[in-house]
This record gives sequence, C-alpha cells and structure tokens, in this order.
Amino acid sequence: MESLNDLRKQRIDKLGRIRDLNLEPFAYAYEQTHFAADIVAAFTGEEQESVSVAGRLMTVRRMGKASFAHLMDRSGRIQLYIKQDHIGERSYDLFKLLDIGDIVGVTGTVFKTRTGETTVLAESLTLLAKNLRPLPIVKEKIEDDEKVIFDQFADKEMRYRQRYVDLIVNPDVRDVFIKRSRIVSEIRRYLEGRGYLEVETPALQPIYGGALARPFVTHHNALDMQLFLRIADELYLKRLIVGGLDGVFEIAKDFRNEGMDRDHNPEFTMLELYVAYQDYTFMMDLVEDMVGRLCTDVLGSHTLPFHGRTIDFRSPWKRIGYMDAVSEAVGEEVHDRDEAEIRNVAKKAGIDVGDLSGRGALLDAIFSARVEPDLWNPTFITDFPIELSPLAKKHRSRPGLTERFEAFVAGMELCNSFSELNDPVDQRERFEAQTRLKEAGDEEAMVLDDDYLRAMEYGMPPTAGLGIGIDRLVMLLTDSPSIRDVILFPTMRPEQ
RNA sequence: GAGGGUGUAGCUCAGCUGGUAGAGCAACGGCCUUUUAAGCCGUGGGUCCUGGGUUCGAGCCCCAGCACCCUCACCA
Repeated sequence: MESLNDLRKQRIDKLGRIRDLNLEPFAYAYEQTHFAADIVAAFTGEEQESVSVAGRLMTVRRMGKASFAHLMDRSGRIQLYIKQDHIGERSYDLFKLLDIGDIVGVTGTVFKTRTGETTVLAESLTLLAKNLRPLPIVKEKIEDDEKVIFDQFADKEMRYRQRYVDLIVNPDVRDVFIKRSRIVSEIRRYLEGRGYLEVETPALQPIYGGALARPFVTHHNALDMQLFLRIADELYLKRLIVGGLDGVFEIAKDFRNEGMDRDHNPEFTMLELYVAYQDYTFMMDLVEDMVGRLCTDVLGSHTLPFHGRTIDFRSPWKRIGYMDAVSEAVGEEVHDRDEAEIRNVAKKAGIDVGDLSGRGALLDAIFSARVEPDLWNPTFITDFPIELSPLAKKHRSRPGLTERFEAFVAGMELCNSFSELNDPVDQRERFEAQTRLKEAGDEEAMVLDDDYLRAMEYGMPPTAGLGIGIDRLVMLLTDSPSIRDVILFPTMRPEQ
C-alpha cells in the first residue's frame, strides 16, 4: 500500500515513533555556528573544529550502524558521517527514522574522509522538522569535472506551481533568484548613491496611464468606484518632479491585461526613474553605466552567455536612429515618406500590414519585423516617430520625431526612455490624439488625465525619464530563456 | 487568439499491431561502522489528466474538455 497517501501515512506514523523515543519532531530553534560551504572552503584537514550546522537532508547512505548523508543549507551542501557509537543508540534510532527532506541540526567535528570529502562527524543529531511528503530524488555525480544530473526535477508545470520544491532540488534556480535580488539591491544602491529618492506611488489608480496597454479593472467597495491596477508609474512620478523632488525612482509591479509568453507576465517589475534638468542623452549614458556596473559587480563580467551565444555589455553601446534603422532594413529611405508610401515599403518588404493604419503603426510593424530581431548586442534605438510616443518631447531639431530611445538586447526591448514632454499645451494635444484613437477602437490608447495636465501647467522642469523591465534585465544577465524562470511565482491557471 | 506537442507509481521515464500495467531511483522489511548516481536480498506501490464513445476487450482508436510546454500573433 504505497500510493502518495501511503507514503505520507508511513511518515506520519514515524512522527509517533519519534515521539516514542521522547523526541519532538518539530523544533523551535537551532543555533547554527557555521554554514556548509564555509566549512568546506575553510577546512584544511588539520584542525579539530566543532561546528553546528542545520539544513535539509538531501542524500542518505546507510550501512548498518554507520551512515553518510548530505545536508543542504542556504550556502550549499556538506557531508555528514553518523556513527551509532558516536551519537548513541537513541540518536541513531532517530536517524533510522529520518527521510530525505527532513530538516535536522547536527553538531560535530570536521574531518576529511578517506576519499577526501570534508565531512562533519556527528556528535549530536536533532530533528528540527519532519518531512511528510516525498521530495523528488535528484542524483548527481562529477564526471570529468562535469556535473551529471540524474532524474532532474524538470516538469515545468510542477516547478512553477511548487516553486518551493524547485528551489530545494534545483540549485541553479536558487542561484538565479539570489542574483535577481542582488541585481535589484545593486540598482537601488546605484541610484541612491546619485542622490535619487526612492518613492511609492499608487498601484490602484482611478485613471491609468503612462503606457499603451490594457489595464486590469477592479472595484473599491467603500468608495463604490472603479479602479485600475497601474500599467505604469510614469504620470505619478512626473507629478513629483513638478513637486520639486527632482530625482525620483520607483521599483514596482505593473499590471497589464495582455497575453503571456516567454517575455511577458501579467504582473512584472519595472524600474522607473525621472531626473529633472536632464535629457535623454543623459539617460542613455546612465543606462549604459548602470547595466555595466551590474555586469561587473553581480556577474563578474561584461560579456555574458545567453542562449548559447555571447552578449557584450561593454561601453559604448551602439546608437542608431529609428528611421535610419528602418531605412537600412528595407534598403530604402523612409524619413520623409507619407503613410501610403510607407505602407508600400512594408508590403514590398513582405510584411503583413493587415488593417494597420497610421504612419507610426506601419513604421512600427517594419521595425518589429525587420530591425528588432537582429539587435543582439545592446543597442540604443533613438528618435522614435511622434505618433508612437505621446509622452515624449518633440525632437529639438528633427521634425516628426521625439527625443526617445529604447535599448534592445538579444532581440528584446530592455528599456524605454525619453526627454519628457513638459509643455502642457502640446501634452493636451497628444492626449486628444490618443482619445481619437481610443474612440476609433484602439483599446490600448491612453486616457486623458486632467490632473496630470493641471500639474504640468504649474511648470515641469525639463526632465529625463526611464523605464527598465527588471524581469527582462534579469533574464539577460542570468541566461534565463523565459520570464517565468526569473519570477518566483509566475501567473498560472489554478489547479483542478 | 491560431497551430503543434505533452499528460502512465512520490520522481525520471518505457509501454509494439487494442489482449491481466513496466523499469530505475525513492518507500517498506532483513544484512551491513569510511560511503557517495545506485552495497546485497526481499516486499509493496497505479483515477494510465477528466468525461463520453467504438469494441468481447482501450494506457493505446474516435469525440469533447482541462492543464502545461513550444512556435506564431498582440504587448514591456
């Protein structure tokens, strides 16, 4: 009788047998004096050091009255050697009742086995938490300095739904999320070090804005009103620029009610930064410098592997104008062409323009199909058409364009930035153009935000703004193929 | 949203042309005081994703559904 239920019953039965030994299977605390990896790194083979380690049993090899096991803590693994004549009969009886997955504390002395593995010779063994549900058994060995893994826990659905199991048995997964955490704290440190203020703005908004996207809608009972989950922080952060905070950033979840794929999750983390008295060229330099800093400080290199190739994050990144990139891709100048001419160019290039209308949308179709996929090493695409950029300032010298750039890496958009539009009259006209698109059925068009315009009418300094998708940045820096590999609990349909 | 794929023991996977459901690891019992993917001997373990259908008989064929994965479309 050993279905999952029976395996659980066996282990629940062990709880009683452990209590029969006068031991409690769920402890309150345990004093750790060392972490596994530190012991392994520091031990020379001489000293008779006593250590207390705590963690999860990952392997057990029993040989009658003596056994070896591996314990895993936050730092890594260390081998345990448990001998009945060392820890006593009662503790060894306890050990015989333990399973892979149990959490234990062990005090003992460090030594090296005959085969040279640094090991803790146990003097005492404490059960800290009994496992009742069998863990996937992943085995590994080192062959020709390569780690070979057997029976890896690989089912993506189970890995995402039960991330706790994934984290226990797949050390690479754990490494990715540790790196993610370091990347975010390094960004904070970088920005705080330059005097920018971290702020928090509403996630529940009566009017959504700051990006072109469909929102999630919710309802507030007490106010009996519709609220939207933010699709961007942008308009609130720029209100703070009006308010004189001059340099503000926010690292927060945005929510967009759209499709999901390798690089889209409905909730995702965005860094937005606004700096008064600067323009988009300042922001380009900042992005290049900050990402470069992350490469060296977190990953230890400016050239990183990604999808079997290498990404070179060294400065300076390539910079190319949007219209130049499109012209080059189709082998034809598109700068001064009107909508009909650009439609023809797109068709000639074999791009399905379907029912697209508007010069900007057509250019974007060409850009997405012919330019974006080929941008492997970090590249700034600059000076986007005004139709695509309702919150960006008109280019100071090139009509029809805005002072805006996006950085692309490995065919993926990494960030979006512009010299912020600070002319309230111009901004009102752009909003009105968006309203016309919305009335024509564009569900992603922006909604006019009167309070934002009111704020801008009080006077907004020239400002550079930036948004970086943190999830995508982490994907690039950790060679992760899917956004779900860098989000601890990606959005899933519920089970059953 | 479209197309393709996958779903069998706790985990990783076999399962032929439709004929009583298999392996390794894990578990359980026995032996074993320097092992390491996996010592030796033995035992048990299944909603074959779900619901219909065809058939004497379905893990396998048909229909519908669910979940996940991949590609494409939209989007950051």
